[in-house]
Amino acid sequence: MDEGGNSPVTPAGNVRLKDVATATGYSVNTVSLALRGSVRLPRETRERIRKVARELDYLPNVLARALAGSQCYAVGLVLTDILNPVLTGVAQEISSALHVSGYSTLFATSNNEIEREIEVIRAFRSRQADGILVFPVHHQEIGHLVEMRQNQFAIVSLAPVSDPSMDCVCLRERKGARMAVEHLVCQGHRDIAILDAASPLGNFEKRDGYLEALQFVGLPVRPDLQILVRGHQIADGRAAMARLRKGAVQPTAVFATSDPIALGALQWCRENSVRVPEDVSVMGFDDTGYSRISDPPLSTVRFPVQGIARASVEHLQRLIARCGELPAPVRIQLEPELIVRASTAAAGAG
Amino acid sequence: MDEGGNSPVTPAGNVRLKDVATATGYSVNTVSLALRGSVRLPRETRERIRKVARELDYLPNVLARALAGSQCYAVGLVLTDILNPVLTGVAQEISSALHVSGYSTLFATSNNEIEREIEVIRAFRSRQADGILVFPVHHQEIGHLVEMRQNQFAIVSLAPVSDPSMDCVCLRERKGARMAVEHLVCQGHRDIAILDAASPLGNFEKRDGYLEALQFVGLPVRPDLQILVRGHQIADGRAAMARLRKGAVQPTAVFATSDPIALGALQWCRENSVRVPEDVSVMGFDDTGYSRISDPPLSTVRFPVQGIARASVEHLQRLIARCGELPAPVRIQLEPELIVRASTAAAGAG
DNA sequence: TTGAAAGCGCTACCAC
DNA sequence: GTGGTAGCGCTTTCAA
Repeated sequence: MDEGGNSPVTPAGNVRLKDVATATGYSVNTVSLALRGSVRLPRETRERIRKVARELDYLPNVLARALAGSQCYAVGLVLTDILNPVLTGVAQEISSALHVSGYSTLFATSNNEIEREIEVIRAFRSRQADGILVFPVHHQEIGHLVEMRQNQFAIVSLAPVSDPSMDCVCLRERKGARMAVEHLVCQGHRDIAILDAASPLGNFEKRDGYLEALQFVGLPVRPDLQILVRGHQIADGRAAMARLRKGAVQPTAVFATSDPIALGALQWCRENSVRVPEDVSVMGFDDTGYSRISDPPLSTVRFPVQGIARASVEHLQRLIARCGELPAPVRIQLEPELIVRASTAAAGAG
Repeated sequence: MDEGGNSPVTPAGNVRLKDVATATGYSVNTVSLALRGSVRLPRETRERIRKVARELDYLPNVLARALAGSQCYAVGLVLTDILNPVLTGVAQEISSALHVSGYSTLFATSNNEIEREIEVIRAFRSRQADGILVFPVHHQEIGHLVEMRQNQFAIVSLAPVSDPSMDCVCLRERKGARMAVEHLVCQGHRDIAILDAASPLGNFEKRDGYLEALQFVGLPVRPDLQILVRGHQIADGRAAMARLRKGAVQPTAVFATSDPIALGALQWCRENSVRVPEDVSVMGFDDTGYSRISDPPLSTVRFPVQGIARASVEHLQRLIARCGELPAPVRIQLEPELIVRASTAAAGAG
């Protein structure tokens, strides 16, 4: 039985279990067991088979394995916007964590469009992903996600969603926003604006935190100080700031729902000779790398990138392991952290 | 034959071709053809089958399809570093373009580690990816990539690699670097430093462009003005600038091989009361969103994110379509564009 | 300790 | 036009 030693195997890595079998003289079955390290085989047999497999550069066909077995060892990750450094940071950590556990990451962005979100999730399911991690476009209209979860599909949201029947691992956004605004209040600010890029996307946590903070200290809520921002780019923040300053009352402090928006506001101020923080204080949200080096460095709320990534992967794997009946949904919330830098100061300090 | 109308199908989307077949009374074969829009079937049959499939919420099992057919409709994308906005921008565009063509994106980062790169590429192959797009860690040591290409695997590099037997779609980095340095030379600078985060990773294009520009105008090349930078973060640029300024000669201009490095240099200058561009001019590379709003706004070289993404996807699909013999490798190079902002000025202007 | 056979969901080939 | 049948590469019974 010395046939197959150096048979004309396809050049590419198309070596199959069967090729290893003929090369070793064992059956496909035994080879499969050996490669997966079954203890049912004598150590010697196992080693011999593995050696040959290595020499042949055998690469398992994960697709076939997934089809035959139950798992596919792939997890889908849906981002809303890949240009947001926070999201990419999370993506980085998640894909690393998954890789370590032997999982591949299927990746897609929804571009903040709900139809796209539905589409890419379908694609993931079609590809038999074992589970899905998603930053949902909307935090309220998540019927399609809830339905999957109810059908025992392992899916966890990375943002706080309203429906309690979804698992989610997220930052306490409302609390973070509240902390940011309270920080401004403590500095003596009374006219505090919000540059809100979240509400237009159906995410009201940050706005609610803003309102809560104002109401808590009895400050009036003024609609003209709430600017709705479309988009999460720096340019959007700049435009929003311009719009705010065109209004009748000039706030002494501005809370932006994300760092890029805040950086845009900073840019507008510089271009228009409005001093920060002397004339106006600016707060961001997320603490991306750039907020540390802006001029002035941005006060913000830290988004725990690594914490969210690790906890979400861990929880998702817990769900995946429970093949069949999923446990009751849980909400794992991480605490925000206030980062005070130089873009905020006491009101009237200028 | 009215069985199966509302059979107890698994709650999740586990409806199979067979289920649609029993529900319609046709064979699996016919259903498969209908769903793929075969013209061999009468329109009416096709419509009826499709309608039932839609009602049953049938989702094709892409894995099974890939196993039976030849393609798997997935492409692997390897980034070196997901925190680099240029790379994520490219990733965004690529995954969108692939999605439009019906491809899924498998995603991974090499973290600038060659072993990791090899590992994730193996994982992609194991998952039967139809092709791979890769920002290689090294631009020279790419034996593992060349070998795949020679084995007729569709793979294209998104960075200029030395070996001509690889397909690559990339920016003319050397030329871009040369343009940047020539811009400084034209402003009258003679002592021009380079903050080089590329060479330590084995990528010498930008350094070569820098040297070329100096030599072209007969300027001396001084080793003490070439700072090797480890990492691509802002903090790394800041540290590099500090190191540069500790040297004996103070350059009047600095060329950083990426924007974050340049932004770090800017930060150091601000912290140490070195005026930009009066005391020192600073050039970046890539033109990320943040370079537009830094203080001062950064002069840089534009990386054509969309162009690279589209051209690479297009070329990769060309390779994939050529199942079997791949055409001769080509190198598609995109032109750099100089972006002059306020961080560079004439030498001695201060 | 090892092997044969069935089957995962789908496509492809060849009948009818 | 439509339906068997075989087979993709693997895992999982069950036998020997």
